[in-house]
Amino acid sequence: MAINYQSIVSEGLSKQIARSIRKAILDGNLQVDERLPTEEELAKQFSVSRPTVREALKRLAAQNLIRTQRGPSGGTFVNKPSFEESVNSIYTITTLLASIGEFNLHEIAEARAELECVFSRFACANRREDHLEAMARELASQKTMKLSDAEFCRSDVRFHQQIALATDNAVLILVSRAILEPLHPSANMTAFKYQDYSVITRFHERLLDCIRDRDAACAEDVIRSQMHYYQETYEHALDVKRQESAASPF
Amino acid sequence: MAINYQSIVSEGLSKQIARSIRKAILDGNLQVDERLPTEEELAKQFSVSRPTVREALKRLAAQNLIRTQRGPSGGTFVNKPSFEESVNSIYTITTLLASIGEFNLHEIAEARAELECVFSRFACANRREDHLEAMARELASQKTMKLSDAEFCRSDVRFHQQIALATDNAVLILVSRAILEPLHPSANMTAFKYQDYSVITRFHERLLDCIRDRDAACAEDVIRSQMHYYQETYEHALDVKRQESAASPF
DNA sequence: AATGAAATATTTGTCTGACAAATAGGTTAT
DNA sequence: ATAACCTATTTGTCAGACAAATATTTCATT
Repeated sequence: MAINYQSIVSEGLSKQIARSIRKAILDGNLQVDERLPTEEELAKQFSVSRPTVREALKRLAAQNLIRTQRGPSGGTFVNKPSFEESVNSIYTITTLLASIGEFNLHEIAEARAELECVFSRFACANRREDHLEAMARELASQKTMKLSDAEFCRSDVRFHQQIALATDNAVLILVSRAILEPLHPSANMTAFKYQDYSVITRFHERLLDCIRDRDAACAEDVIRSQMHYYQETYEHALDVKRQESAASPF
Repeated sequence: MAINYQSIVSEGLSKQIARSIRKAILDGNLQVDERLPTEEELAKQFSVSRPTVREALKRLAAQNLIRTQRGPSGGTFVNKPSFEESVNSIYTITTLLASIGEFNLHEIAEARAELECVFSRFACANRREDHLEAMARELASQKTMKLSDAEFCRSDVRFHQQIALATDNAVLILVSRAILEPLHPSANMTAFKYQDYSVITRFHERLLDCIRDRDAACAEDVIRSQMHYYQETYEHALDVKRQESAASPF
């Protein structure tokens, strides 16, 4: 029996067209800010109707590959990828993965511990005054102000973000902001009840001093201690959860 | 003067609807595999036409948030995020960022050196026999077979991917496959002419031995040497490029 | 009664044609 | 010369229709 008559044409026209245009962009056949043909012309070229072309374009717009503008001299243009937009997209994907439990707390803590050590080493080498100032600001608000759990967590995230920025390395910044950051909340949500903010603030204080002094070894020590503390609170939280579910199985 | 009369309603209906449904999914108001109302019902609920609803749905489909199926008992369903799909999406984004020169070679090499060290430490601790076998297979093909530049590069990528897999840590695997991997080609494209594959293969050989023996310190040494070698070839390639452009400015 | 084929209903996929809205450029009147 | 208006172009939205896929039901045959 001959199978696969036409290699599954049933992929949806709009999807095929989206793939075709995406390939053209990714292969560089379409330059940044280059204008695509009008929707009507595209429809004619692909021998489909305008709504179908539009669905294809909306797919690409959802990935920030194109933008559209109305009016004469309007049309569809190839987007220049922006770092911020990209961070956002990846952040969303990572958040989604975390929400379905793709990562367990142990993995997260372990990975964070090692990666943040790397960040802190780079930060010691490349930090500038403005990084130190930003970190000091967060630290001050953590120390003196009475922050809510959510506020403290956000300030915590910003503090660590500054360390990533201080590495002055775009790859590491991407890893930190797009992969590691979205994992904080899901981890903290489990354990925030058992965390002592004054302990964490003390870690931040010591860490800032190390980075200011460009003492990478010391920074690494502090990070490991902090992550160890996190891991303890996670395990404590999990223990409590286990006991609760054992006590009341329904 | 009062400004911002209606906070820019001109965001496009389909975009607003997409945002609304996306929020419902991300907030967990819609469970995985849950079926959304039919397109007609959605159109009625949002008071728009069906094509507009469809454009919104295509936006979400482009982000793998939903899938559609025809027929009765068909409809639009919330997708379970898959690790593989997510890796792919992030890979594409990173590739795009690299293509516009968001990362320079120095950054890439530096970040890779440190992160791969972390990977190799975890790999030493957690590697299984199947990881070693897969790495040995790649090594064998690199040693004995006459591979083209592109083939060697792919085998190189697979070798390092196995190290990431051997970490047995989903966060690290994500970082390696979705962020670091797409940076290999753009880096190698510049320098492959000046790389000696037998040197690289020798690095792989030593690395595999270290990981087999669970000797993390040794693995780290090898990685640093290898990345140092890469960095040298990059700089050589850049030097040549500079000289060329100086010799013929047009 | 069991099985298989045909009819049916439902839902997404696509098409056609139209109008609305934004916007750049040209035209006209002051 | 300037300001207001008109016009053309392009995306955004709408309405209604038919095509295609597919699960369910019905009916005929064995």
